Amino acid sequence: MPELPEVETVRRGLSGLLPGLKVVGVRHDWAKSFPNSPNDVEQFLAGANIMDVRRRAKVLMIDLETDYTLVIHLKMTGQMVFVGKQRFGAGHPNDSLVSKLPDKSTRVTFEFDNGSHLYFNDQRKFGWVRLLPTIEVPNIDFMKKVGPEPLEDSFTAKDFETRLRRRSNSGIKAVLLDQTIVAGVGNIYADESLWGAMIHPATLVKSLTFHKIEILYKELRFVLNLAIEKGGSTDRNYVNAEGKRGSYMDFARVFRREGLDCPRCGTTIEKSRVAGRGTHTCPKCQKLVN
DNA sequence: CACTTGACCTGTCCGC
DNA sequence: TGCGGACAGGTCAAGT
Repeated sequence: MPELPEVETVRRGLSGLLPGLKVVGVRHDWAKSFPNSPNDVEQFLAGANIMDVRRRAKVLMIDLETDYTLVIHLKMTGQMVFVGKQRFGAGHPNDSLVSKLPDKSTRVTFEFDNGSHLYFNDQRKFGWVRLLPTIEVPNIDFMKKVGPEPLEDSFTAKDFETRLRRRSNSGIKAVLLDQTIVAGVGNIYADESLWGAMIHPATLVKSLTFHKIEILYKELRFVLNLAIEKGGSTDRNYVNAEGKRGSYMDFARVFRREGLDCPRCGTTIEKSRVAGRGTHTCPKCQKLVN
């Protein structure tokens, strides 16, 4: 379940590992994971030097010197793990979810000129890698529709309110998960920020005051920043560019904590279904008031 | 148009 | 122990 903090953590890891390397080989075992033609790969990827690694919303972009970009969406179970000539994890044997790559969930393998590899692993095959001309990346449907980055300085509480109110009649959680309203929020940080703001996830946007929205804005930015600081959340599959887990789940207040005590009031945390997703709330702190 | 549901997939967990 | 079914949850397409 890579959301903004997980993808940002992978980006930071890869940006310290990939630039300067030259791609010398690419293999994939599942066409939907990397739908480009062999001709594209041969012309624009093979032999290309890596320039930069960027992120927009939950999408990673690896820019190549050929003016092409590898655009990557990890969806739920995707991983991008770099393995140097000297195997990672030697000093951290218990910190990795991936001991030996490639493995049965490896969909795409990139080989570099110094003998290192980058593996796109994806158990459920929902994720994808696409090779596109760099100037075309902003024109793909997802990029045209996606909302602003919530951690940008220019993104204000007022902007947040304006965008949320485009969907006044929807429940706030469904709206937070809508990538066209705000970029990068998924199930974990929706639940965590709504708990922080003491808002029930099914509360209709139209029944939220600006004051409440401003609190939610602060809580959302708080949890996203904290999660980046902790290297993201490893619920099941997520690992960073070095194959290591994130530790935000140690700090989670409600997510996957059903049956445990609310850290604010001690009431037992409940799990339900809101907006079609497993949803975690404190029934005392987050009353539904529509 | 606004909103909800189903499809895409595989692995894990739970009850029988 | 084996087996079926529910569940995990990001995004797009299809349905209401």
